Amino acid sequence: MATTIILADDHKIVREGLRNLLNSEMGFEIIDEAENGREALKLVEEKNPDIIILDIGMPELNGIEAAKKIKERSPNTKVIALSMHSDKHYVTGMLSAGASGYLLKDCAVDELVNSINTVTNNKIYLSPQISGIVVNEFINSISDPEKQNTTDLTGREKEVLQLIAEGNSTKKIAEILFISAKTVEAHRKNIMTKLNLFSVPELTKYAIRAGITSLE
Amino acid sequence: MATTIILADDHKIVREGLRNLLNSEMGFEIIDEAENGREALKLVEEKNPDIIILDIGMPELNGIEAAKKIKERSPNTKVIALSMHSDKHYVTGMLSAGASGYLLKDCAVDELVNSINTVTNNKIYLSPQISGIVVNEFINSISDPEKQNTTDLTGREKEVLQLIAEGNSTKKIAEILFISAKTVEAHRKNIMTKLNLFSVPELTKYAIRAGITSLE
DNA sequence: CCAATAAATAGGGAGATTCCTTATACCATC
DNA sequence: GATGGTATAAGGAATCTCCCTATTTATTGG
Repeated sequence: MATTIILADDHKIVREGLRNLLNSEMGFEIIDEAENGREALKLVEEKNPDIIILDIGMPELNGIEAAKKIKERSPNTKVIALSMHSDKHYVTGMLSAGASGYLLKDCAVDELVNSINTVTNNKIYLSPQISGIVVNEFINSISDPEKQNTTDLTGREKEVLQLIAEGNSTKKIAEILFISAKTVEAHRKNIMTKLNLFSVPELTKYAIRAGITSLE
Repeated sequence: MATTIILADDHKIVREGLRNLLNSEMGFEIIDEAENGREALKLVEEKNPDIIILDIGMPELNGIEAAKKIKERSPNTKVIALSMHSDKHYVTGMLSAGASGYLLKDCAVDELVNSINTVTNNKIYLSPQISGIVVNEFINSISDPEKQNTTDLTGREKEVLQLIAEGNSTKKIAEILFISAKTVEAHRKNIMTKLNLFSVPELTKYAIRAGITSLE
């Protein structure tokens, strides 16, 4: 039986390219595509694929938050992160979100195929460039056990922060998340208090540094 | 005789995807690939292809500078820009560098095939989202055909933009600059119109990219 | 030299957003 | 069953944004 795959990347042409490449390999079936994290989450819940290939830098709900929610709701679906960046925020974020693989877009298709087969067998696959980062982080965490405190934002707060940093108005965010604008305001205020940052530009910069949004 | 094409994109997997897609179309032949602008330039000079598909955000020599040099040295090669951004600067930069096409990575493959055929016939191809920007620029340039740096911000506008990106409120900016809040608003609006960006987070990101503010 | 233009300034007013306070419901966990 | 964290949300005051219009001061092309 073929391995079922959903592709999530905000660029249609990238999705089409990957779909084409993977379909020409034996044993893979691309059953759907998503163009943002929120859509990916919805499709995974509906279709329960073996694999989701998740771009990290997606609008609306970024890959890391999407991965967390996917692993919560469909723990059997393996997440492979596909990223342009080897930034450690992204790598550690994705892996602690429960991703089974982390690939750079720089990689060859062989490597992608390889990673799918590896994670299908319940193993972890990392791009060679990524392994080094993971090892370093691991070493640091041994020597610096205090310093685990990356961010104390909740998942919902990170979602809201991303949407703010993407330039959405409070009203728009409320629509996207199906909650009241007042709730969005409450989240924004809590984020500001927690981070000690009291303007949208500062929040935007924080979100960029934390890998929650991209600099485009 | 097949249309010869060179692909330039810093992500191998994107190149492989595009190569695969285009090779499955009749009449196209991908003769080589480059992973940065400098390499693209070298390959175009050596192989003189009909088309070069150039990603804009490449290391070493970015797409715009690469396009300029390519058109200088191999004027017969048509340049198609492939970009993630609809940023006005990129669009106008690429087109004044002599590109024959500008596509967003968002586009479908059909559109890419279409654009190759269009530029082969010595015509210009633009993604629909891009046309709007070009038309606006054109309309702006009618009133003053000499002028090409409409997109450039004035000194005062850069000051205001920096203050916005540093998290100052309109009122605060007015105090700092000893002008009315209404004037600050007018400047902000002009900046937004010039840059085609309509939210504070987007302005902040622009300011970071343009070196007007720091990420800290 | 004069007309046109760009740049910087700023007001009015409608409508949207943010800020501050307060409150409920649902969890865990102790 | 009390405590604390998370997510939800309302009312009302203060503030900001958006659109339109207008003045002053340089600058520059004809």
